[in-house]
Amino acid sequence: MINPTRKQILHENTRDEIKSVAWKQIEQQSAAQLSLGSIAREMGLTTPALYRYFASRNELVSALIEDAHISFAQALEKGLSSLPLDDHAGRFRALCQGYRLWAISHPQPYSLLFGSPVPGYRLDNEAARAAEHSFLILLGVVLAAQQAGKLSPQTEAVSLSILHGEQQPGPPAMVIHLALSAWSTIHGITSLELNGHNQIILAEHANEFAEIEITRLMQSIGIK
Amino acid sequence: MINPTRKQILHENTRDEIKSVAWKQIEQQSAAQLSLGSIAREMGLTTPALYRYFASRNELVSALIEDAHISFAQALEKGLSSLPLDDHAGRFRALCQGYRLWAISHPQPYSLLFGSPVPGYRLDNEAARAAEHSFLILLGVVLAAQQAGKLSPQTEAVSLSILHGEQQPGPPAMVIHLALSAWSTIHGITSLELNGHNQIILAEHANEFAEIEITRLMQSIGIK
DNA sequence: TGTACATCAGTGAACGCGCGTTCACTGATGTAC
DNA sequence: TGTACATCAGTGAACGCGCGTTCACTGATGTAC
Repeated sequence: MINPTRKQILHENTRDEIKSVAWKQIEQQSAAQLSLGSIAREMGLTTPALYRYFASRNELVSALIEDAHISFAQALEKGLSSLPLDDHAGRFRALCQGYRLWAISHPQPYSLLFGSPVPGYRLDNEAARAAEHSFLILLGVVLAAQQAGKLSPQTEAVSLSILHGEQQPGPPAMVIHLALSAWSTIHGITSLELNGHNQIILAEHANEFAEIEITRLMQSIGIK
Repeated sequence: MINPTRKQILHENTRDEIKSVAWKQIEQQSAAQLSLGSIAREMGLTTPALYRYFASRNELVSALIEDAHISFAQALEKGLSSLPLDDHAGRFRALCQGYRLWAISHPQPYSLLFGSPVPGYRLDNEAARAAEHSFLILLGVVLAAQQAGKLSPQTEAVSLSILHGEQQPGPPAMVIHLALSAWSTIHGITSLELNGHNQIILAEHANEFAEIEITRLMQSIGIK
């Protein structure tokens, strides 16, 4: 890969095209229903041709999940980039909003990442590390706020201190706990919305609802 | 059905047995993978025999979802039954805990109800009404607290007043909003846990985490 | 510049699998006279 | 009490489908001499 030949580049391009066709189909249906046959058909190829690029369906799904994690993390970071580092509340809010917006505009990728596991698929190590990335972004924002003394949660969040022992390096347990709280909250709102479960109640007020809930969350973890 | 004959009773029993075998298999795998063949095999029948009891796979799934809704709602109500009607905070907490416990002990049924929709399945009206039931239980608890003046949310929850117009009968918009907040929150914690997404962080502290989060939620909606 | 060779993307046929569903049928059970 | 009939649970074979995967192959492309 240090000196990619012309053939290697072509190979990589086709690999990318397969993934992009796969995404196109996932957007419309669901990741569980993704089939190699329909991808090949759309590309004007026969199914076995795909085996030049992915050793199995599973490997393709792995690659897709990894890409989704990267795309998701990038979207979150982009939403933060325009905000000053000391605007902790603003950054936190932007993160929550960015999270929900990405999820809403990419419902199938989102449920691929955070929904029920795809049947028969097993997460490998590389994908697991990509999964952490988006959480680390959230963790970073909460940690920065805490270090600046801009965090005063209404509830004691000490349970996780047990988890890491007492003198563990890395973010304080409280910060981890609060970041996870935030994640849980946003995920709850988002996934109910994506699966249409709150639609009867909210109808077109989903945006307002999410906004208010983010405010409540911010009050609850006391970010300023 | 007013005067069920012996045959009709037997028919109903077999119907129940099919559903219970289906549940047994769903508990282990996933609802999307449920197959008529494996159900029949486990019952010592051939696949076409099931068509005496359900017109299609879809109808069976419908019946299962409906049953799950009923079972879920009953579990919630049972958790409330031992608590005095004026212990609003206690009832709310019990409801949240009951919600999470049912979900954890019935992971597949839970994701059948509140996860991604089963591919190819369309919710009918009867199932939709059963779905409302569990939410109405939550709504009832929040409403009772509000009427007793035991509710003082930290955030203004007025957006939904627009939804129902101004002089709409039924619970005030704020109550609906807060009930939905609670549902979102618990669902978020629960579904992250069920899909194993917070496992790396929480490990065996999931219970503690949930407990603290419920407390935070109660503080946030100000239930006393 | 031309020839021999290696590479490798893509094909087409086949395998084995499981799926939901249909259909004509058998045979036991319960009912009516 | 015994016979004729209707009911209906369950069978076994078949249909048509789509799936992932394998394999021997063709044929174009690029490389080495």
